[in-house]
Amino acid sequence: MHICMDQGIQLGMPYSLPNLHVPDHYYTTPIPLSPLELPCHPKLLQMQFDQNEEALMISSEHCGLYPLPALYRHSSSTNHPAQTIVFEKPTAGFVPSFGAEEVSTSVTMRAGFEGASCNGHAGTWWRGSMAGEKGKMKLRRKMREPRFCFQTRSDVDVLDDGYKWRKYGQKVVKNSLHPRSYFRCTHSNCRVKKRVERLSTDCRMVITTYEGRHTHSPCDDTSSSGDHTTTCFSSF
DNA sequence: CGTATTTGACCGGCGC
DNA sequence: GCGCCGGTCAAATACG
Repeated sequence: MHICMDQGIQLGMPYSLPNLHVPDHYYTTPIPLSPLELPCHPKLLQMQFDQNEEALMISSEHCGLYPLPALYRHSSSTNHPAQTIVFEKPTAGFVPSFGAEEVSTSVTMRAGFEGASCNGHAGTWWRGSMAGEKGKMKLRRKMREPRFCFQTRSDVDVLDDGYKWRKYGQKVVKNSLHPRSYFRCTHSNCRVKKRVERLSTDCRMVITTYEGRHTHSPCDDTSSSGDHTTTCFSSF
């Protein structure tokens, strides 16, 4: 297991999540993430690997797990690809420390991931939860939650990530044969959203994009937000 | 009957 | 300014 950094490459650094096996052929985030910092439950990753599904990539706009093939595409050396990988620098505002409630990110389309439609169209995710605060909407503009994209080969559109989601919209997007579904976490006070779509070029591939951070643990889905996350995660 | 999903309308950002 | 597009809302509908 190696760590691939956006700015310079460091190898050999351990990456670990409780009870999460990350295949050796995966690169990991520049900054080790705790389970709390993952947008979905580590169980999802475990499930994908266990079921031999092709969990091709876990990317974010800035960091994430990357399979070697994806990295090779950006490599100028076949002998030591990991040393010549070129990534975009993290876009401004995304702070893996996740200390801020909201962070501002710019628009990026990840190289080699164009089909995933992880576009940065300035959405209005706050509109619903910010009802009554329309005067502040302009201030909120350009403010985005950290986003993570999963590309998974699966027959089912919505993978069980341990959280409970409520569908609030579906949209046919341009240059895609398949509609994009929009989900919101059903937990009160949790504004995490996710988009699910299938690749137009390969309908077997499911793209799941998480936006924001859960304020609760997966097993705390029915109650109000609490601080039991660590306990729940450690139970894995 | 309560909850979840569907779907057309609406809104705002962005490019031209 | 206008049209396109993505994202969200909310009424209608489906479901358990």
